[in-house]
Amino acid sequence: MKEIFGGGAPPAPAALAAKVRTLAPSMTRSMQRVAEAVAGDPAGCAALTVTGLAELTGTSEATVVRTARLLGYPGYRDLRLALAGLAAQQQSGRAPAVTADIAVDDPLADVVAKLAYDEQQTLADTAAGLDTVQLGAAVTALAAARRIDVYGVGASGLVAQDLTQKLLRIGLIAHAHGDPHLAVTNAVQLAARDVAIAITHSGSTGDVIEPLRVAFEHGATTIAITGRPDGPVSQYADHVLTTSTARESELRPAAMSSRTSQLLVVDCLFIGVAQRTYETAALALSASYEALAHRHRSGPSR
Amino acid sequence: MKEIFGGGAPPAPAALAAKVRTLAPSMTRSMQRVAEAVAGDPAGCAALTVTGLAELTGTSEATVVRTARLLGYPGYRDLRLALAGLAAQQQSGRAPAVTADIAVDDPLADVVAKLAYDEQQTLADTAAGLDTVQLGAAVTALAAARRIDVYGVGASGLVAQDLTQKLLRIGLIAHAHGDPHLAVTNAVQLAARDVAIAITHSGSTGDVIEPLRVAFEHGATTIAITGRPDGPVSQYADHVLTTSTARESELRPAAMSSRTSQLLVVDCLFIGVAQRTYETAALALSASYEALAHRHRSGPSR
DNA sequence: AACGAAGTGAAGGAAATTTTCGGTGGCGGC
DNA sequence: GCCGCCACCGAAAATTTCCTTCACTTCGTT
Repeated sequence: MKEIFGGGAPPAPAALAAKVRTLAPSMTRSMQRVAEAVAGDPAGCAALTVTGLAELTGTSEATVVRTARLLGYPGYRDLRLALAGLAAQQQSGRAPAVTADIAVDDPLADVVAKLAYDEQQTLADTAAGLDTVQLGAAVTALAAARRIDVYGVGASGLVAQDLTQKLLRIGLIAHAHGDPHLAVTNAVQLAARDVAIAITHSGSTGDVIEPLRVAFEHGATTIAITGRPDGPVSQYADHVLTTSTARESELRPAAMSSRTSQLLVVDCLFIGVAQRTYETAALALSASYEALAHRHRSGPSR
Repeated sequence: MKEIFGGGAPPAPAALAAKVRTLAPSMTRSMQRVAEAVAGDPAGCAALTVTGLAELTGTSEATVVRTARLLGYPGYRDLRLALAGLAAQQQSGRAPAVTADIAVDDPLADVVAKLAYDEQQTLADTAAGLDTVQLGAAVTALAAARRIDVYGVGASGLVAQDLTQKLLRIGLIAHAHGDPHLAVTNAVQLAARDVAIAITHSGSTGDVIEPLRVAFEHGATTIAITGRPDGPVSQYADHVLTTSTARESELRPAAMSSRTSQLLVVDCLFIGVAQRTYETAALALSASYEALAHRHRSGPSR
């Protein structure tokens, strides 16, 4: 048996449709039917066995195999693999189509895809817009802080707690304040070596600005994490870290992407501090891990 | 007893790497070897037969087939097809530049880039691995719920609060319970039309499983959001939503990516419910927005 | 130390793929 | 008009690949 097509030609990955067209004239009728089916619906054909494809095209198994050979594959098995690859490729190529807003009647699969995509976008934006100089200054202040107070209400309050939890785990003294009154009361205690952090997307949340102002006036180092660096909060902030202001829609409130953005900033702060205080941080981290181990059921461990 | 794994879950196309990571902990040694080979070199493995892969990994054909089954495919043949697809996708999409771990001496700019990249990856994995059937069922239960209780401790506790905040904003009755004792006490009150949600990365956090069990036994619809769908928590869950299990490093604790993953799932739940209850949800959302407006200073509001 | 459960691979059985081979129909020559 | 050649095709055998069953090993348990 001699090679019909290019000598040692490797099986075609994506150039399959083209190959079908090229070779079609030299094919017999039944082979053309098979080739047509294959080129028309790669994904569907990839799911079929030789017998299945033979029946679908009204031909025999032998013909299917012959077609596969003609297309340059050792046999049907390999054609099928190439087909699966092709299907996957055009599948992923179609993906970026879901950039649109989330609609009320979107199927859940679309919701998942769009949300994930949006949040990925938010992360990219945030990373791109983050001022590493300001970040570095903030990290330095935190690493040397005697005490750290974090202010945030609503959704930002959770971010504040997240930061606090993490800082505590590496041995720093941090508090998250959700209650504005208590926050102010505590802010009065802060002094030169302390750090106060305000987290607010709008940059104009009074409940958060007030304690920051007090801390600022008492000489603490103040940091603002906000989506509006030109907002009132920056007035009392030594360092401003900007979160991305993402598009929101009716169904997708701004809180969602601002939260993602804020968390990334907070994570960066944390990692930065952990780097600076590596000796103690690593120790504290493993210690807290050990302490929690017994709280887990013995489940299927492995 | 109900399905532990995604019931009608269609075989994963690109979610394979994520699935391997998710399921790896629950695998036996030899299966892990197979999974590792598969995840490490999709293209190469796609070229091998069962026997070939078995020899390569030093195991038996039976083990290879078992692994394929565990990953959600009917048999090795289908895993092989998916592998070919994955290889084709990887081929077209170029490998990213910064895949390395975060090191102690990384400059801050790198930290930001790596963190953002990792979280993006986590989002993609989570979206790919999320079972939309389970998600849909969970959404349906939530939309019709009389009362919703959410359990979570530690970092997952914040996610629980986030979900609760959002559900409250669209007019649902939701509570987040951090205290295990109070959680159990309240779980007793739950009945048929109520929903209980447990959030735990490890899937074996006793403090969270216990209230879920109580809720389950009192007839409430139970949902588990976990990175270990085979963990003890799934025992008492009507619906299991899987979060991605990402690589962690010394500096970057698992809590970080699991939080990102959990938040995406929670957001999907929220949007899903908001869609179903659009009439009331939209109203409630704008109402809560209005109510908050006066808490913002009049700052430079462009 | 004995028991049991889970993990593993070898061998046999099922299903797929590939090859072989005989039948059919078209086409030109006698 | 009949015959023979040849390309085309498919049924069934041959082979490879895949799946299932079962017995053996290993590890943890009581």
